[in-house]
Parts: sequence; C-alpha cells; structure tokens
Amino acid sequence: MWTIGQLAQATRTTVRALRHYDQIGLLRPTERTQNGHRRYGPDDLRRLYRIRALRTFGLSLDEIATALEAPASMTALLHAHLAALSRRASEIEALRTQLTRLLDHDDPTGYLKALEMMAMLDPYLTPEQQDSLAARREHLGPEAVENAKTEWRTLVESLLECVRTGRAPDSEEARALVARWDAIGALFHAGGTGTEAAARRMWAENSEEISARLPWSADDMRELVAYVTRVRENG
Amino acid sequence: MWTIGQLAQATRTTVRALRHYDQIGLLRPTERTQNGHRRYGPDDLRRLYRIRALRTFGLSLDEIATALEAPASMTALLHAHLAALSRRASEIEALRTQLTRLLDHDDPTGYLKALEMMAMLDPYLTPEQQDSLAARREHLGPEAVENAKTEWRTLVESLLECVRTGRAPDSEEARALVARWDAIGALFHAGGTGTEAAARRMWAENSEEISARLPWSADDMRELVAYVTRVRENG
DNA sequence: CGTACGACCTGCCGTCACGTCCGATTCAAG
DNA sequence: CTTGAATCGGACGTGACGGCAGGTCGTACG
Repeated sequence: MWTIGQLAQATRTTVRALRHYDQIGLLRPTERTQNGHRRYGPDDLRRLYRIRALRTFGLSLDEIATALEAPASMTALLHAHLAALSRRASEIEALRTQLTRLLDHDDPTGYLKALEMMAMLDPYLTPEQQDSLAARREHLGPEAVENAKTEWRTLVESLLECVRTGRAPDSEEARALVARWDAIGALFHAGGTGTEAAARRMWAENSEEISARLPWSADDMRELVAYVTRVRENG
Repeated sequence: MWTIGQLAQATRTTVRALRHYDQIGLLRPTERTQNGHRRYGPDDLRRLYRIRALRTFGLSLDEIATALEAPASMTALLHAHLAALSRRASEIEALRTQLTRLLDHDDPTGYLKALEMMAMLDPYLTPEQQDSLAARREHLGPEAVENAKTEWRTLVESLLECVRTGRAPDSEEARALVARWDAIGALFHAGGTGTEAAARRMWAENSEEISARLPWSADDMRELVAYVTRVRENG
C-alpha cells in the first residue's frame, strides 16, 4: 500500500493528476486512512499503468474509462482512434504544404494581402482585384487557391442545385443562399451605394472570361445569375 | 457599416465569436451606436479576414494578435508554427505505427497486459516477468518496446552521467534519482518485505545477461549498481 | 513542550476558443 | 402598440489537469 505521493513519484504522474482521476472516478484508491489519506494498492497500480498506456495513445479519460470497464470494446475504440489520428495527420499535412508554399516566397509584407485573399470568398467581382489576384494566384500555387475558393464554391454549387431541381425562387433555401450571396457582395464592395449594381453588371459582362477559370460552364453561371435575380424579385 | 449579425453571416463566423474577439481586444468594432450595438466598418472586415486566414493555419488568437500588431514578426511566427506542426506530425506518425502494430495481432484480451507492459518502467527485475515479457516483446515489435523503455532509460542515463562526472553520492541529484529507482523497484515488487533485496540480488547475478539486451555495457551497469549502493549508504 | 517542516486534505480559479442559455433592451415591421 | 427578431452583457460548460489557499496530521528537533 502506498501514499499518493509515492505512487505519483514512481509512475511519473503527479499528485494532482491522481486526485483528478479519483475525483472523476477513473482511479479510486483501494482505501482511505482514518484521516482521509488515499491508500493505493497493487490493483490500483496496475490500473494506473493501463491508464497511462492508453493516455500515451492520446485517448481521452472518458474513452479510457469505457475501455477499462468494457475491455471487449477496446478493439473498436482503438480502431476508431487510429482513424481519427489518420484524419488529423492528413489535416496537418495539408496545413504544412500550405504554409511551406506561403513561406517559400519570402515576401513578408505580402503575407497579409495573400492571407486576406485566401480568406475572401469571392475574388472575381472587380477587375482591379482580378488583376492583382491573378498574379497572387500564380504566386501562391493551385492548392492555396483551391482552398480559398472552397467556401465560394459551396455556395455556387448549392445554388446550381436549386436551378437544376427547379427549386422555387421564393423557397426558404433559395432565399437563404441568395441572402448570403448578397451579403458577401455587399461586404466585398465596401465602397458605398451603387457598387453592388456595378459589380453585378460587371459580372454579367465578364462571366464568360471569369467562368473559363471556374469549374462551371458559362451557361450554368448565366442561369444561376438569372435565378438569383428571380429570387431577389420574389423576396 | 454592418451589424454584428451581418458580419458574422457574411464571413461565416458566429456572433459569439465576434463578441469574443471584441472582448479580448482582437477585433474591436469601429464604433458603437448610442445603445451599445457594435458597428463594423471595412477595416474591421479586412482585419477579420486576416484573423480567419491565420486561424485556418491553426494559430492561437494570442499569436494572431501579435502577428497583426507586428507584421514583421509574421515570418518567424509562421516558421515556428510550421516547425510545431512538423513535430506534431511525427508524434502522430509514431502513435499510428504503434497502434497499427498493436491492432495487427488481434488478441483483444491481451491488449491490457501488453499495455501494462508498455507502461511499466522496468521489465528486467524478475525472471518470471523476464520470460513472459520476452515473448511479448517479440510479439509487439521493436518500436513498442523502445517506447516502453524510454522512461527507464532516462533514469539510467542520468545515473551513469553522475558516475562519469564523479558526482558526490550524497548530492541532491543523486539522492533524487536513487529515490526514484527505489520507488520504482518497491512498487514493481508489490509483494511485501524482502522482495526488494531479492530483486537486487537477482539483478546483480543476471546483470550480464540483461545488459546484453540493453544499450549500456555490463561494466557500466555494475558501476552504476555500486554507485546506487553508495548513494543508499550515504543517504 | 512548542514549533517548524513535510505530506496530505478539500475546494476554487485559470487555461482556450468559443457554444449555449439567460433576462433585459432595442430595432424594424405591421 | 404590439410582436418578433436582433442585440446586449453575464454566467456556466468544455478537458485535463496546474496552481494556490487554508486547514489537518505526524514527526523530528531544539
């Protein structure tokens, strides 16, 4: 039988951690002395070893508790955890390629603008930005641009789906999508009155050229714009 | 100028996040209305885009704040973050290989024992465990065993360093290390009185054989044991 | 015999980036 | 004027503890 301090020292944990495990019921000491001091026995030691082993795998204390109570579920749990680790690994890999690509071109003052661009949803509406962004796009490489466009694409895809399925222009979904579209446009052209209409005109005129670099056909885009207009009128 | 809700909707953030940014001073609205409602301007929008871009890289809000206040530090910060990501990636990779190796042998009931072994610091002190663990070691593969021994190795390395540098056996450091050594031994042989001495004798007799599988020479280990004994006598 | 020290106890606050819920106020529309 | 939506600030919760405060206990020393 050992005190909490001895157990902590011998297993490289801390007294605080052991008290925490006690508190959440993960590792209760075999007994308490008259004075309330925790007394740990060999069984507790073994359990602690298992806990620590599972923690090195990155499992949460909740998961560890379930695993120790139902050893049969271990296989499934560890497999699930392995899958989660793999997902996390590819996430990190994507981040790393983006970051290295960004840092390869050592233009520290340009970072902010590049980052801005990557976060903006729609870099296609004004021609000045078109030009500067076209250069930046070359500069950053395709993956970063892909990433930046993801959110915008989602919106366009959703709207195209509405067009294809003939969804009513006064439906809840259509109005929500167009509301976002408008909000994006309004925010992007933070100039004041009239810029929105100008941008829409510009978009209509240049849609061919722009959509040549988009994954949708110019016809689809024209239909989409018409649909958006109808939604606006019906709202 | 936009309300908090409009900004949140257009940038795919949430109202709560924007209030949080305001609270910690990361993104203050350009102004407030008479009634305290937040009003965001174009500058706020640009700053928010940068914040969101940096967040996709996994930077903390603190790091983002420093980066935005001192753009010159960006390069260093992003490089540091990249290094951190790389470290995390190799950690995850190590975990994945360990987990896959463990799950390859589908012996669900054996997991617990294997995990126990991996967490124990010193599998070299009793011959019965020696045998069963030798089999397990074969079963688990070299990496898992390496991982299990890491903690034990650290202790031995520290003590060998004391021996080499002729550190006084009554020094603070030496006593601390031996205290851990003893605590480990005492816990591992949870049998009762006398087992510790027996284990020490066994260790002295089998040290050649054992150290053959250790990264230290038998001579070093003998010196180490002698040193530990001296520390015990002086403490 | 008092006291100083070390180890232990409980309980509370802080971490990080918000989500969620609350009651109170304010805004825009009918 | 009323109603519903939007906003406000504040509080609590998340996970796995770290750190601190204030109290108790046992022991070694002067």
